[in-house]
Amino acid sequence: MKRGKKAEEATAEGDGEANSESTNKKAKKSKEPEAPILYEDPPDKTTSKDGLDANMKITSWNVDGLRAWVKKNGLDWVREEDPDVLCLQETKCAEKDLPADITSMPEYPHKYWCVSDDKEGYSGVAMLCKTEPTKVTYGIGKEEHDKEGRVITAEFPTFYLVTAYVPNAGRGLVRLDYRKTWDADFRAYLSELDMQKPLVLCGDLNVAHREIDLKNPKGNKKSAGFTPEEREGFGQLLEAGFVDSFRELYPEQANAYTFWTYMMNSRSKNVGWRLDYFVLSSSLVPALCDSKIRNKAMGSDHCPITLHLVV
Amino acid sequence: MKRGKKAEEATAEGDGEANSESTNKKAKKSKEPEAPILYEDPPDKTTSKDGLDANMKITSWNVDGLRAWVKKNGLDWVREEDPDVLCLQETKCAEKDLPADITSMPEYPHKYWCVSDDKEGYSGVAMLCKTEPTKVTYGIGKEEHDKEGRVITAEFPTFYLVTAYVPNAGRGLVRLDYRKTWDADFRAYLSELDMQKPLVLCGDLNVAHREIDLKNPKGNKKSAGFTPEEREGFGQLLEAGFVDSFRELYPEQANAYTFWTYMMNSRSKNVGWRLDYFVLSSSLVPALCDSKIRNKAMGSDHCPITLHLVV
DNA sequence: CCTGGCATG
DNA sequence: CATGGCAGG
Repeated sequence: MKRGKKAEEATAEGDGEANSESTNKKAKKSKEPEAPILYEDPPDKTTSKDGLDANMKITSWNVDGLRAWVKKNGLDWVREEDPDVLCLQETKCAEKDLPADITSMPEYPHKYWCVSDDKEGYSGVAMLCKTEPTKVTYGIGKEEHDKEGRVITAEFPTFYLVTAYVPNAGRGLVRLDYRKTWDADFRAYLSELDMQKPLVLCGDLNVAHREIDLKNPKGNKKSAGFTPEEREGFGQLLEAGFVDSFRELYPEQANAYTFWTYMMNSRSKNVGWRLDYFVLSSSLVPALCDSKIRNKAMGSDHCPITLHLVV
Repeated sequence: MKRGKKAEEATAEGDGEANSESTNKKAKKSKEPEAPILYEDPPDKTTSKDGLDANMKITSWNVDGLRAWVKKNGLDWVREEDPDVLCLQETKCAEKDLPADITSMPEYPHKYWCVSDDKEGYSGVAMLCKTEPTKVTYGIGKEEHDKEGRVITAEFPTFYLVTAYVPNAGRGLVRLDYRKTWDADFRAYLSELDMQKPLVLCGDLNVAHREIDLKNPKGNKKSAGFTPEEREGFGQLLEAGFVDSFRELYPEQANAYTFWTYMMNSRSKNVGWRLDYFVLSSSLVPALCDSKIRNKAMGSDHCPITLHLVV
């Protein structure tokens, strides 16, 4: 047994380096708690540049555990928002364990679930639709990626909708190599689809593209989600003929984030990251009405995002 | 990834056999929820048979996780009860993680902690004293037993106080063999002490001695805590010159339990077990004033027990 | 059904 | 600092 006083050993990994968020470490000694710089999402615009009315509303939310999120009344927010399609990431829930509240939701008669094969309660995505897609597929067609329950693709008459939970590069970037492979393969998959029909990609892409997309770019160059490799991967996706819908509409908007670590009260200080996106085939830009960040909605360490589109 | 409907496989172990508690399985079809048979602990008697006043009050409680128990205000109950010595089992807490609420408690300036070497948050016992023992030791002097943080022995001028968390035989009795070794070695340890000075043993002895000591003796003959081997182990301890203080005073008292599984609302139905004891050297029987079961006290799946003694 | 630890984020 | 799964009870 252990007894008596014992010196505490330094932990190897800790929370130290990765995802560094604190604005005042030891350098600055400013005692002022400095007021947070918030982002007020403007009212929804529901017409396209050409004056057409949006007829497709899509919401995407990384719920960080669907069961906990349901208990925190995430579904009440969904009913209020009332999108045509709801995409969820990090459901962390086997189909048999889904809460009845969501499986029985009459607003969405067409529901699709996809979770990890190996690790229970890891990853997982879902898509809930008011109208039935003409076809639904799971994964990106590569064994090595498709075990983890990260992608659902729904085909609609005029476009594909892909929702994804992109693999996190991990503490200490232990999975950065895998992420690079993923980025390449996922990009190839999307390009393939895009040749058939324009597509909307939504979800937690686990990357902040540019410095404007997170509060502390300087301190996070070696953090998962902001490494040069991951940023480059996103850049290459855009170069392949896709558009970051939020940045398209609000090119200079800072402090607009979709994720805040639970640690260090980051959300109340708006120390966050923009990790969740609606990425569109370039040909859909004229159909784009608005790309919203619902940063008031609580229930996860991510907030939902919503797209208004003419299809 | 996993998707679509999938048949649920039968689980090998489940909650089925072990610790069978339900009074009406398929046999009885009585729909009546039948009122629970409670046990009302009589008022404390604080004089011995010879009319001497108790001057030592000892409380023992298996807290099932000290940190959770502190959050559930276990310490408020302790301050109310105000024993001279408080013995705790299943603290499940490394010394460095102890809540300040208990480490700083001024009523008990002498505190002793003992936890498992290997498995963090497993087992663990503690003793808090108003007056300083002349000597405190840990374990029972056998390597194979002393890694798990199960025993603290305090020497006082006229007696030893031993608190113990006896190893559970486990689901499917996987650890029954080990338990038999433990029982023999622990009994030898106690006999050894008893030759020096009379002793009080308290704690979770993880056995219901007789049929009267649990609600459902019939269904639990193969359950950990009520196997013939474990009951026999307790019997041999008594034969070695010790007395079960509660049973000494209340030989016929049924429905007096100190543990109720969290499952199946057992506590509200008083479907329980008497697993916690004050066992005394026979020579201390004249010093015994009362042996109480505080079954109103909440905060764990065990309730506390209290001993009044003349020392 | 609860605990505390763990991996993961 | 949250999640879910796990061993242990």
